[in-house]
Amino acid sequence: MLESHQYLRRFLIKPSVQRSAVMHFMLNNRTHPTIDEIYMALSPTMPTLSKTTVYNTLDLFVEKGAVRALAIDEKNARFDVDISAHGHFMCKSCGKVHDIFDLKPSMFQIPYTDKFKIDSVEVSYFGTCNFCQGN
Amino acid sequence: MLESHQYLRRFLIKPSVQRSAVMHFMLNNRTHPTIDEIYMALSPTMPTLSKTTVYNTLDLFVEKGAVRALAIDEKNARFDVDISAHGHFMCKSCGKVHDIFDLKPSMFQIPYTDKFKIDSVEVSYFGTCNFCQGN
DNA sequence: ACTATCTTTGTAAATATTTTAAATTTATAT
DNA sequence: ATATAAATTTAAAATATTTACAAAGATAGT
Repeated sequence: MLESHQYLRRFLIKPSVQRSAVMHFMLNNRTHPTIDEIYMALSPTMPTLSKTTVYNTLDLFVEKGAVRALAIDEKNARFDVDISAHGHFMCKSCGKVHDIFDLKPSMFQIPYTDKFKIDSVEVSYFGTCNFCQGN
Repeated sequence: MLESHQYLRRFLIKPSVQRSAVMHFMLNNRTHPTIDEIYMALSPTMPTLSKTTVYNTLDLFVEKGAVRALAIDEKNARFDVDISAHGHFMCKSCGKVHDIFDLKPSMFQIPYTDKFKIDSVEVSYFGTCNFCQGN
């Protein structure tokens, strides 16, 4: 919990009880959770927590660059504390999102274009995970 | 309209009036429209059209491989009739989605992994378009 | 302790999507 | 043609997700 406190400061985020709790969860559950998953995980030990706070908190984290919002899941917003360049895989059957680390750095280069000012890239893969494949 | 008819058949989709109208719109408005945009565009000339039909139709098109669903927009599902390998850019300010065609083919290769059965890739870029940049 | 600012909360509203069941249309077999 | 079955469309209701907002609470600086 102390760690999350320091961690937030590094991103110039004022650490409140709620923010530290959310960040603590993110740092220890690297499952690209949805708002609802975070809320469900924390509310038992933090009964007054509001879902709006979770929304606000994640918006702030994204704005400050502490987490990345993923555009891989059409249904829900998902978040990743690992802000290093890496890709994601989403299983169309179970909906779980996994990291894909072993991609070439060139995959994350910003292509040249004079039409837009590009400032981020997302590389997403879709298919079926081994578990859902009955494997 | 005839064209959309033939086009649907190529993907083994039985062409109904509604399906042809939706496909006709997709083929002539390559703006990666949302369900609502499609519905709003067609309902004036097709007053009985139901939004549920638009949902059903797009689901079918995706299933049959006639269009691709994009996960680039967290707010709404977006669809692309261009099923060739290309990337997308979304302006964080106006929300419009544009094609990025001049990417290396290697960007769309399926990486090797024994953890998942990957069957599609999505390469998405985010930033600000020239119009929103006041340029 | 006082005040201004920031944060959290709960409710309600807005938006998006899915489900369901009935109605309509289309296809098939007699 | 007509009856029947199958497929498609529709509207309404149910769910789910996200945002807006205003009140309450906490924090920091003077």
